[in-house]
Amino acid sequence: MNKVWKALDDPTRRRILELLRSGPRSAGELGAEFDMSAASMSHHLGTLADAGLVEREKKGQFVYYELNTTVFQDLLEWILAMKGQDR
Amino acid sequence: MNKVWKALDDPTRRRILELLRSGPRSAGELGAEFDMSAASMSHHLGTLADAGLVEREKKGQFVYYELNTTVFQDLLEWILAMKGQDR
DNA sequence: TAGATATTTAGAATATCTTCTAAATATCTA
DNA sequence: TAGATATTTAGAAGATATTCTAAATATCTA
Repeated sequence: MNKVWKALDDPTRRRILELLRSGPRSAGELGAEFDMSAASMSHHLGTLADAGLVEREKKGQFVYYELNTTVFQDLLEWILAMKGQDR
Repeated sequence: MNKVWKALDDPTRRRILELLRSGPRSAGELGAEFDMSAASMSHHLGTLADAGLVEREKKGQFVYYELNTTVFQDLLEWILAMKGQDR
C-alpha cells in the first residue's frame, strides 16, 4: 500500500490514471497530453506500474498501459474504514 | 485534493488517522505512539490539519485532534470512479 | 509568581522526488 | 542494412519532505 499512496501523490500520475479510464493508451499517446519530456513520462509510468496501478503490454514498438482496478480495492477499504469510524 | 493526497502519502500520518478512529486524542497522546520528537509529530499533525483531515481543539494546555471524515468523501468518489471505469 | 508541562515554530541537515538531457535499446520501414 | 520512431535507463540539478535540536508560547499548579 505504501507504493500505492506514493504513486497517487502526484497530479501528473493521477491525471494519467484518469486518462486510462477510457481504455489503454501507449506511452507516447499519454505523453502527448503533458508538457513534459518522454523520459519524465516514462518515470511516472514506471512508478504507477511499480505500485500495480497500471499494467504494461508491449505491442511492436509501442508500450500500452492499462488501468489495473483491483489495486483500488484496498484503498477503498481503508477509506471506508476511516469514514465509518469503526462501524 | 492535492493537499489531501500529499497528507496521506506518509505512513506516520496514515497511522495517526487510524488512531483517531477511536476518538479524539491530544498531540501528546498521539506522539506517545511514535518514536519521534514532539516537534516532528506537531509537523505531521499540521499537515493533516492543513489538508482538512483532522480538526484541532485546544483544551487548557492540551490540543486535541479529531478525524474530519467529510474530506474522505471526495477521495472515495475519485476511487470509485477509477474502479468503475466510467460505468 | 516560578517552575513544570504541552505544543508549536524556526532553522538546519539529510533524504527523497521530479524533471531534465544524453544515451541505450527495441522495433519498424524503405 | 540504415535510418526513423518509441520507449527506457543513467546521471545530474533543483525542489520538496522529513526529521532533528533549540527556543518560543501557552497553560497549569505549588
